[in-house]
Amino acid sequence: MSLQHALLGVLEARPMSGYDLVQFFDGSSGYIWAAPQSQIYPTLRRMEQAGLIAGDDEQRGPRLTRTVYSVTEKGLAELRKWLSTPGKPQPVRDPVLLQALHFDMIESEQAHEVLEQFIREQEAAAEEAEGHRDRLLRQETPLLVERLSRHDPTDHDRIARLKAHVFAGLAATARTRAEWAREGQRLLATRKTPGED
Amino acid sequence: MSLQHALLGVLEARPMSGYDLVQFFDGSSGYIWAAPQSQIYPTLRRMEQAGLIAGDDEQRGPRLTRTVYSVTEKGLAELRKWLSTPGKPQPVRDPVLLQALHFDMIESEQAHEVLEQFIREQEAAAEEAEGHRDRLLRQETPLLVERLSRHDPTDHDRIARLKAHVFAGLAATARTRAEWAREGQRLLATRKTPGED
DNA sequence: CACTACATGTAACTAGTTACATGATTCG
DNA sequence: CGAATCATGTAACTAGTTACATGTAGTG
Repeated sequence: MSLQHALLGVLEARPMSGYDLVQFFDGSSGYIWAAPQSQIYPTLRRMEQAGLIAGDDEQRGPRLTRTVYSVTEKGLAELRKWLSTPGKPQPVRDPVLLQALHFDMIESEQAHEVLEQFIREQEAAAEEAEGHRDRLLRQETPLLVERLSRHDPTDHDRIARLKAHVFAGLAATARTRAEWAREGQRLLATRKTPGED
Repeated sequence: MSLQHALLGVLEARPMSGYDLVQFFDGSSGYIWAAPQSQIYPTLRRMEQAGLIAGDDEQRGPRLTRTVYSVTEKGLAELRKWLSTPGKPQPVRDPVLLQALHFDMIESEQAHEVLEQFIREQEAAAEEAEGHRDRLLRQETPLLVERLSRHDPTDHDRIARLKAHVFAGLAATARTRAEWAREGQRLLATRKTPGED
């Protein structure tokens, strides 16, 4: 369900083809929401049928066309409605936590290594998110610029700060999880009861 | 795939029936991993077929039987192997972040309310996780007690602390997210560029 | 006898993953 | 002309969700 809202969200900034959207959601740009190409095309067609978006066929060369989708009034209303609806708490399903729950069953060296890799991932994710946050604050990202072009300049800072805050949150969560994993590594190092250092 | 490992993990502490496992994963106890009843029974049968667990039929009254599953050698090996394998980074797909990304499109009062509910959920989740962490540290939870009964007493503290740490992580993440949402509420309150207070 | 807990299932669906398939256009 | 990029699809699968269905056993 949310993929539709994610698509509406970016199309609201700028009409795009399925291919453009694939770059956005499938590639490394897939911050916040990720989706493979095979999911995007059928979803776009379903959304067009539902009247949330409208496709406009453009000629690119003699026999190649691309369909550029834009958000309809109905789509905009649906997006606004969804944005205003508190989401129900989704069930926790985190593989790393599940692994950590049973780290007493394996050698602590192996558990340490699993956490080590996790830490690297989380730190990398945090840095990427912080980079994106900064680019948003400096209003350097193409999509944001396009979005802002249709707003009163006095609103630009507030909009940029709101978007940036989402990436700050992504970064903060990743840092928290990395720190948790490091604490886990320290715990793994303690053996038996007396070695309390 | 991970549901199987979650099931192996609790069955390793104590053999259980499908019904028992449903209480564990479907009810409020479904910390760390949640799964509905309709997913658990078929999964158990597939796992038995795969030789990861073995079912033992017990009579409960004249015409009611229950099947108690226990982890086989093969299941234990599979669990240990999975525990030692670093998991690939899973795509981020967080509805609240997706909503927050477009909070500039709705009234800030409504966005504030969405965050308010999110904060309440996260704080509640944090408190529940912290409660469970403390019960684990005091070695009060039934399953942990059962698990520890098959371990050298000198290991008990370390095992309990490792398990508790997972719930500490759950709590820490929830607190971080709640704090992020509160910061978001503050940002929403700022209007236009000059009102920087 | 009614209610709760025990115990196990199935059907239909949505979302997401992995892999394959095809052709057009542009650029060096 | 070959490679990269543009552009759009399909098939087969796994995981997870929602809802329904059925009967037994214990307790007040």
